Parts: sequence; structure tokens; C-alpha cells
Amino acid sequence: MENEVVDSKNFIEQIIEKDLADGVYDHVTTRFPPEPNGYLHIGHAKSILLNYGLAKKYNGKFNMRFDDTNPTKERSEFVESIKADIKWLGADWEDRLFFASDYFDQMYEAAIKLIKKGKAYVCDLSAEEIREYRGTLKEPGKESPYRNRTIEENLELFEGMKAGKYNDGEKVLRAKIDMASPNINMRDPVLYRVARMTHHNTGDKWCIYPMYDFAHPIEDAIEGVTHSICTLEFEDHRPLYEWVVTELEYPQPPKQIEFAKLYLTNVVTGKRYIKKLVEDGIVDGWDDPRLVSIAALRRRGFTPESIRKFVELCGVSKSNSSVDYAMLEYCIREDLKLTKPRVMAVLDPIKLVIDNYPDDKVEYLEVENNQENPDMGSRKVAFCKELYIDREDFMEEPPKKYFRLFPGNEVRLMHAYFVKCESFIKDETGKVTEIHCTYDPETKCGTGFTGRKVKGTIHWVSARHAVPAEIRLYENIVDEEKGKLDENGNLNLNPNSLTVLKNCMVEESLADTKPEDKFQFVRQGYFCTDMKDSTSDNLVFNRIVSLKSSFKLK
RNA sequence: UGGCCCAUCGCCAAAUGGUAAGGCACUGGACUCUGACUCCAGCAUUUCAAGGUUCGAAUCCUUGUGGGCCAGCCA
Repeated sequence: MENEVVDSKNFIEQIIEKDLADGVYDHVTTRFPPEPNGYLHIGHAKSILLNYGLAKKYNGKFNMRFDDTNPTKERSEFVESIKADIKWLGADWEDRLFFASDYFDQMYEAAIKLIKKGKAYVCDLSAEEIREYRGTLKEPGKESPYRNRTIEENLELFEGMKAGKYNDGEKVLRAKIDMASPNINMRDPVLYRVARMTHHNTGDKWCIYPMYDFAHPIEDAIEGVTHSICTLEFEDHRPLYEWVVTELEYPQPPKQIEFAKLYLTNVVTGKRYIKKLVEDGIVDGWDDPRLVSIAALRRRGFTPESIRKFVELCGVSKSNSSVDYAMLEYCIREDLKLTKPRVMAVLDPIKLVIDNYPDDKVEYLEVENNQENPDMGSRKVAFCKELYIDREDFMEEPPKKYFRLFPGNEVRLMHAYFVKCESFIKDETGKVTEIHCTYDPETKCGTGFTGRKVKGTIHWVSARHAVPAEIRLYENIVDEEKGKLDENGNLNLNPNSLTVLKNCMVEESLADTKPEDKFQFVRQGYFCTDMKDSTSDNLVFNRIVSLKSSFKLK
């Protein structure tokens, strides 16, 4: 059933296999190291699934680690949401949940080691001065006047930093590398800063905190990570990463590998924009279904399987690219297709009366839950004289090749009978209010009737049994403008990003739907339930994607 | 002449010097109790450009062009 994929390996797999073959490493360990400063989105899913998949593929381990080295931005609530999202995606860190902050002691010792090797020094320059001394992209920097302090003096000063003798910003520990390096990251980068902040994990134990470039390689090395996979913008940091693990003399040091982030067309991903959308009340939060955070995708009805499939399909490379949103839709269609029940729904009801059907008769038709997957069982659906069908399934004057209901035409009511339109009623505004049909008892579903064929099959619900529902049609918030602000500083919004259809009717089997249930209303798009924020008494459904194509009126 | 990275169909992406996979999207057509699904067919004589090396180049070299990233005591 899986399409046969020719065994092509992405560039990271090739690196890993070469490392294993060359004996560079005797095991594989990867990790996902988010900073707990926000919510995960589809881009993170790529990183999570990539790291997890690689560990699985090479019988290695996948670690979960919060990179919490900067308490100003980090909060515990994010820790929990991130853990929940990763679990939902199916990446299992087993018992290896780590915090960079748990390694603060070891990082401190590592700093001492560098000082003793003459590779790090305490610098008294202010932040502004450091920036000035750093030079520019085109001009080399100049050395700090504090660069040549003695090891003893550096040791004493650094201990003083730890002991809280200095104010925030007064002193930093810097690596002694090369102020003339064309790579600005190598111009004596700051390793430790003084910051009196309460850390979500270590509380007030520390008043100095390590910088990412120093902390990250140490975290990886401590955990025995072999392949430290990150995104492209860290390429320039790799020499520093390597400098740290080399100077600290770790055996089998980890190596950093960079890959291109996942961008999606037609969505807004920038944190700034999402923040504005939330603040302006345009969306109802970071998990609004029109966004692409993991939580939003989950709420909108995407399944973990569909996200996994999507990430797998996107592939991994080093070229900046933007994947078509249609690919994501394809993935959820693929997943729901065989695994979720297909039900009938009417978005814009119009009454259909079967004139030759007994007034009080009710039939309970046996309907397969998924015609393509008999294992999914069946259910009973009530059928009677008065039904609702969708307004767009009837036309008074049909265009060519319109297969559905129009005066004189016969169609199949799905799972039920052929029905022929005999007449219809309009109100004073010309709007059709009721359609009258006759049905043919011989054409009942399941009888094997082959006497004649019809071109159209339409959804219906029993007017006496159907349940009212509210359906929300979500469109992605931003179009091809890629989240750019317009001349007035506003986001380029799709005015129809949320359409609420209030008068929908769904078949009675959905009455006891739970929020996590998923259904397909094929022919009218796919939907899933979402009753979390329901303000109406009706059932609430979210549409997740459109069908591939449908008959369109010219 | 600051450094690093990237460039293959509308969108992803293989091809590792041996003669351009695959998926999404799209376009026909068949089938159909969902205009869906499924099926079948069509979608790069050419890999940003121009030179060069080679029997042979998307792959190597040169020079351009286009795009991304870097001057936080953020990650």
C-alpha cells in the first residue's frame, strides 16, 4: 500500500551512514532542543520528526531537551505545551527529558577549564563597547583591552561573577579566538553574562547564564548527541560549535548539521504577525485554526499521521524553499480517506418533499461508514418523506453538464432511492423554498437495481431527524503576500478567512459527536469536529480542506 | 574582492562523472451509489547563465547572475 520509494537518502542520512561506516561514532543520538519561549508550529514538526526519525532509523536515541539558558524569555507554561505537542506528533523521548539548566554546573566547570587553558577571559567592556570593538561585516574588530588578563585574574573575576559581585552587564566571560576573523561569531564571542533573573527551573541559584553558542555544544556533548541538527541560520556558528567541543576535549564530539527550515505558502508564520493577529482579536489565540501552530493544526482537524506524512514528503535539503499548502491538504485527505467515517451533511438546506412517499413512514437505511473500507462497519440513517438537500444541488435552469437535481431530472439520494424532480416552489423574492419529487421504490440502495442509471448522487438528511450544526470554513489568513504589511501597516488579510455557516444540518448519527472525533463530508469538503469554543447549542465543525476538484459553474 | 550557504518542472525533491527518479499541483480519458476515491495517459532533449576540463557534465573548474544568513550580554 505504501508507494515504493526508491531508496534515496537525504544528505543527513548520508552523513550519518558515513560516520557510522568510518567509525566516527558507534551510536546515533539526536535531540530536539526548543527554547520554551513560545508555541511549536509546523516548522518545528519538521525538526522534531526529522530528529526522531533519524534516531529510529539508526537504532539510536532521541532526546528531548529544553534549551533554557535565557530566563528572560522562558516560561513553564511553554514547557508543558511543547511536551504535549511533541507527544501528539508521536515523537517519543522515552525517559530522556532534559533541561539545559540542569547542566549549569558542568557549563561553569567548562568555562573554568577554558580560562585555565588561556582560551577565555573576563571582559569589562560594556555591551556598546563590545559591539564597537567587534568591527563590522567588512572591517575586522579590535582586541579588548582586557583580553590579556592573567589566568589567575580571570579565574578570580569569573568566580566573582558567579558569586554576584558584579551588576548585570558589568562583566562578561569571552572566548579568546580571533578579533579579525571574517566570521563575526569567532570575534571573541561572549560565553557568559551576568543576569539577575529568576530561572523557571533553577530559581535564584545562578546570576550568570551561559550563551547559546557556549551552552549548546556542551549540552550535546554531555548527552552523547552525535548529530546536532539545526537550521541554516546557524551555519555561521558551526566553527564556534566546533571550537567549543575541541577546546573542551570531548571524546567523540558531536557535530552540527544544518538543514533548511520548512516554509509553507499561503500561511503566516512570523511570530510578530501572529502576535498582532492575536492582540487585534482577529484570531482567538495561538491555536486559532487559521494558523499553523501544532495546536492550531490539531484543532483544525489534522491528524498526527497527516503531519508525519507531510514532513516525510517535503524532504530535507539545504535550499530555502516554500512548500505548497496543497501538499498538506493532500496528506490529510490521504489519512482520512480510509480511516474515518463518511457522513452526510447539508450546508445550505432546502426542503425536498417526496410526494409519493407515505406521510408517516420512516425507514432506517443501513449505511456503510466508509464505502472504501468495509472494516469500518455501518450505521442506520433515517429516511422519510421530508428531507433537506443542499441548495447547490438543485438548479432551476441547469447549465450544460450539470448532473444534479433540476426539473424533470432524476438523481440518486445517496444510500437511498432515485428521486425525480417534479416541481418546486419559490417565494416572492424568487428564492426556491421547496422541491417536490417522486421516488422509485425499486431503486433502493442495496437491491442491485440496474434498470437505469443516473449521473448524479447527492447528500440529504431527514428533516425530521437531522441535527442542526454550525460549520466554520477556515481559510488561511494570509495570501501570497507572505505576511507582509500593507501601506497602512496592517496585515494583508483574507476578509473571508472565517465563514460561519449557521443553518447546516447533519445526519442524526453525529448528535453525540465528541470534540476529538473526525469525519468526512465528502463532496462538500472534509470536516472534523471542534466543539471546544462552541458558543452555540449546535454542533460545531471545522472544515479542514477542500476536495481536489468539483463541478464549477462558469 | 567581508564571510558562509543555496540554485534541477508551477511547488517540494532524487541523481555523488555514465546520458534528468518520485511526490504535490495541473491537463485529458475510463470507472463510479459521493463531479470524491481508484485507474490509465500527458506533463524538464535539459538542470540560473556563459565559458572550460572530459569519450562523456545537473554533477568537476572559472567567471558571472539570482536568493538566504551573519555585526544580541537572544536562541
